[in-house]
Amino acid sequence: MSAGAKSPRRYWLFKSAADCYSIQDLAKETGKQTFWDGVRNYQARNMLRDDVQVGDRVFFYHSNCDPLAIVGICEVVRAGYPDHTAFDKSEQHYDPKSKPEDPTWMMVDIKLLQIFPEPVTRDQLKEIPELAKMVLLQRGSRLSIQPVTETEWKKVCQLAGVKEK
DNA sequence: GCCAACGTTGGC
DNA sequence: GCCAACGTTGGC
Repeated sequence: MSAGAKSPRRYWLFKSAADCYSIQDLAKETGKQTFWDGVRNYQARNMLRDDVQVGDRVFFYHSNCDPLAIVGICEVVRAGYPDHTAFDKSEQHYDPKSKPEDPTWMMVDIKLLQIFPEPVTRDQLKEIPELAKMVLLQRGSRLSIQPVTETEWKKVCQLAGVKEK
Protein backbone atom coordinates (compact mmCIF):
# COMPACT_ATOMS: atom_id res chain seq x y z
CA MET A 1 0.00 0.00 0.00
CA SER A 2 2.53 2.59 1.09
CA ALA A 3 5.27 1.68 -1.35
CA GLY A 4 4.90 1.45 -5.11
CA ALA A 5 2.39 2.87 -7.52
CA LYS A 6 -1.00 3.89 -6.25
CA SER A 7 -3.66 1.55 -7.52
CA PRO A 8 -6.41 3.24 -9.50
CA ARG A 9 -9.51 4.26 -7.66
CA ARG A 10 -12.37 1.85 -7.89
CA TYR A 11 -16.09 2.38 -7.75
CA TRP A 12 -18.72 0.52 -5.75
CA LEU A 13 -22.36 0.52 -4.87
CA PHE A 14 -23.46 -0.26 -1.30
CA LYS A 15 -27.05 -1.19 -0.73
CA SER A 16 -28.92 -0.34 2.41
CA ALA A 17 -32.53 -0.83 3.34
CA ALA A 18 -33.60 2.75 3.86
CA ASP A 19 -35.80 1.93 6.83
CA CYS A 20 -32.81 0.26 8.44
CA TYR A 21 -29.96 2.68 7.72
CA SER A 22 -30.39 5.60 5.34
CA ILE A 23 -28.02 8.18 3.98
CA GLN A 24 -29.71 10.66 6.31
CA ASP A 25 -28.63 8.45 9.21
CA LEU A 26 -25.09 8.55 7.88
CA ALA A 27 -25.25 12.35 7.62
CA LYS A 28 -26.01 12.48 11.36
CA GLU A 29 -22.98 10.40 12.37
CA THR A 30 -19.97 12.06 13.95
CA GLY A 31 -17.72 13.09 11.07
CA LYS A 32 -20.43 11.77 8.70
CA GLN A 33 -18.59 8.51 8.94
CA THR A 34 -19.57 4.96 9.80
CA PHE A 35 -18.48 1.33 9.65
CA TRP A 36 -20.38 -0.75 7.12
CA ASP A 37 -21.30 -3.77 9.21
CA GLY A 38 -23.68 -6.65 8.75
CA VAL A 39 -22.56 -7.97 5.37
CA ARG A 40 -23.13 -11.72 5.62
CA ASN A 41 -22.57 -12.92 2.09
CA TYR A 42 -19.28 -14.45 0.99
CA GLN A 43 -19.09 -12.78 -2.40
CA ALA A 44 -19.65 -9.37 -0.84
CA ARG A 45 -17.26 -10.22 1.99
CA ASN A 46 -14.52 -11.08 -0.49
CA MET A 47 -14.82 -7.69 -2.12
CA LEU A 48 -14.72 -5.93 1.24
CA ARG A 49 -11.68 -7.96 2.22
CA ASP A 50 -9.71 -7.91 -1.02
CA ASP A 51 -10.80 -5.13 -3.31
CA VAL A 52 -12.33 -2.16 -1.54
CA GLN A 53 -9.53 0.32 -0.81
CA VAL A 54 -9.12 3.64 0.92
CA GLY A 55 -10.01 6.41 -1.52
CA ASP A 56 -12.47 4.29 -3.49
CA ARG A 57 -15.83 5.86 -4.21
CA VAL A 58 -19.18 4.40 -3.23
CA PHE A 59 -22.72 5.01 -4.38
CA PHE A 60 -25.20 4.79 -1.52
CA TYR A 61 -28.35 2.96 -2.67
CA HIS A 62 -31.66 2.79 -0.84
CA SER A 63 -33.50 -0.51 -1.19
CA ASN A 64 -36.86 -1.50 0.27
CA CYS A 65 -38.32 1.96 0.06
CA ASP A 66 -39.95 4.46 -2.24
CA PRO A 67 -38.26 5.63 -4.34
CA LEU A 68 -35.61 2.99 -4.92
CA ALA A 69 -32.63 5.18 -5.74
CA ILE A 70 -28.97 6.02 -5.61
CA VAL A 71 -28.97 8.84 -3.10
CA GLY A 72 -25.38 10.00 -2.72
CA ILE A 73 -21.66 9.43 -2.75
CA CYS A 74 -19.26 8.20 -0.08
CA GLU A 75 -15.55 7.65 0.19
CA VAL A 76 -13.85 4.61 1.67
CA VAL A 77 -11.76 5.79 4.63
CA ARG A 78 -10.70 2.44 6.06
CA ALA A 79 -10.14 -0.79 4.13
CA GLY A 80 -11.38 -4.24 5.17
CA TYR A 81 -11.14 -5.29 8.82
CA PRO A 82 -13.10 -7.74 10.98
CA ASP A 83 -16.79 -7.01 11.50
CA HIS A 84 -16.96 -7.08 15.29
CA THR A 85 -20.77 -7.09 15.29
CA ALA A 86 -20.53 -10.76 14.27
CA PHE A 87 -18.99 -11.55 17.68
CA ASP A 88 -21.73 -9.91 19.71
CA LYS A 89 -24.73 -12.03 20.68
CA SER A 90 -26.89 -8.98 21.14
CA GLU A 91 -26.33 -7.88 17.55
CA GLN A 92 -28.85 -8.66 14.87
CA HIS A 93 -26.13 -10.02 12.60
CA TYR A 94 -24.42 -12.10 15.29
CA ASP A 95 -22.73 -15.15 13.79
CA PRO A 96 -21.34 -17.77 16.20
CA LYS A 97 -19.04 -19.26 13.57
CA SER A 98 -17.09 -16.02 13.26
CA LYS A 99 -14.42 -15.79 15.98
CA PRO A 100 -12.30 -12.79 16.91
CA GLU A 101 -9.16 -14.89 16.31
CA ASP A 102 -10.47 -16.04 12.95
CA PRO A 103 -13.11 -13.62 11.72
CA THR A 104 -15.46 -14.71 8.96
CA TRP A 105 -16.95 -11.33 8.17
CA MET A 106 -15.35 -8.04 7.19
CA MET A 107 -16.34 -4.43 7.01
CA VAL A 108 -14.96 -1.10 5.82
CA ASP A 109 -15.42 2.49 6.98
CA ILE A 110 -17.04 5.02 4.71
CA LYS A 111 -17.53 8.75 4.93
CA LEU A 112 -20.30 10.74 3.31
CA LEU A 113 -19.11 13.07 0.56
CA GLN A 114 -22.45 14.31 -0.66
CA ILE A 115 -26.13 13.63 -0.81
CA PHE A 116 -27.48 14.07 -4.32
CA PRO A 117 -29.70 17.15 -4.76
CA GLU A 118 -32.17 14.73 -6.32
CA PRO A 119 -31.92 10.95 -5.92
CA VAL A 120 -31.28 9.01 -9.13
CA THR A 121 -34.11 6.52 -9.15
CA ARG A 122 -34.01 2.94 -10.26
CA ASP A 123 -36.58 3.79 -12.92
CA GLN A 124 -34.25 6.44 -14.32
CA LEU A 125 -31.31 4.04 -14.31
CA LYS A 126 -33.32 1.46 -16.23
CA GLU A 127 -33.93 3.90 -19.04
CA ILE A 128 -30.24 4.48 -19.76
CA PRO A 129 -28.78 2.05 -22.32
CA GLU A 130 -25.22 2.51 -20.99
CA LEU A 131 -26.38 1.28 -17.59
CA ALA A 132 -28.15 -1.85 -18.79
CA LYS A 133 -25.31 -4.02 -17.49
CA MET A 134 -25.11 -2.49 -14.03
CA VAL A 135 -25.01 -5.27 -11.43
CA LEU A 136 -27.79 -3.48 -9.59
CA LEU A 137 -30.18 -3.85 -12.52
CA GLN A 138 -29.55 -7.50 -13.26
CA ARG A 139 -32.40 -9.88 -12.63
CA GLY A 140 -32.24 -11.43 -9.19
CA SER A 141 -29.24 -9.35 -8.21
CA ARG A 142 -29.06 -9.38 -4.43
CA LEU A 143 -25.46 -8.50 -3.71
CA SER A 144 -25.24 -5.72 -1.17
CA ILE A 145 -21.73 -4.73 -2.27
CA GLN A 146 -21.38 -4.30 -6.02
CA PRO A 147 -18.66 -3.16 -8.37
CA VAL A 148 -19.46 -0.17 -10.58
CA THR A 149 -17.52 0.62 -13.76
CA GLU A 150 -16.03 4.04 -14.39
CA THR A 151 -18.44 4.56 -17.27
CA GLU A 152 -21.40 3.75 -15.06
CA TRP A 153 -20.03 5.98 -12.32
CA LYS A 154 -19.76 8.97 -14.63
CA LYS A 155 -23.18 8.40 -16.15
CA VAL A 156 -24.90 8.28 -12.78
CA CYS A 157 -23.07 11.42 -11.62
CA GLN A 158 -24.24 13.12 -14.78
CA LEU A 159 -27.83 12.03 -14.12
CA ALA A 160 -27.54 13.33 -10.58
CA GLY A 161 -26.27 16.63 -11.90
CA VAL A 162 -23.14 16.53 -9.75
CA LYS A 163 -19.46 16.74 -10.55
CA GLU A 164 -17.66 13.44 -10.42
CA LYS A 165 -15.93 13.15 -7.14
C1' DG B 1 -48.18 -8.77 0.58
C1' DC B 2 -46.52 -11.66 -3.11
C1' DC B 3 -43.20 -14.26 -5.09
C1' DA B 4 -38.91 -15.05 -7.96
C1' DA B 5 -34.21 -15.62 -7.33
C1' DC B 6 -30.69 -16.89 -4.73
C1' DG B 7 -27.75 -18.73 -0.75
C1' DT B 8 -27.41 -21.98 2.90
C1' DT B 9 -28.36 -26.10 5.39
C1' DG B 10 -28.57 -30.79 6.22
C1' DG B 11 -30.07 -35.60 5.11
C1' DC B 12 -28.63 -39.13 2.39
C1' DG C 1 -21.11 -34.43 -3.28
C1' DC C 2 -25.96 -34.08 -4.56
C1' DC C 3 -30.11 -31.86 -4.06
C1' DA C 4 -34.52 -30.79 -1.67
C1' DA C 5 -36.10 -27.81 1.79
C1' DC C 6 -35.90 -23.71 3.84
C1' DG C 7 -34.91 -18.76 4.83
C1' DT C 8 -33.89 -14.23 3.07
C1' DT C 9 -33.70 -10.47 -0.09
C1' DG C 10 -35.77 -7.09 -2.50
C1' DG C 11 -38.43 -5.55 -6.66
C1' DC C 12 -42.99 -5.12 -7.86
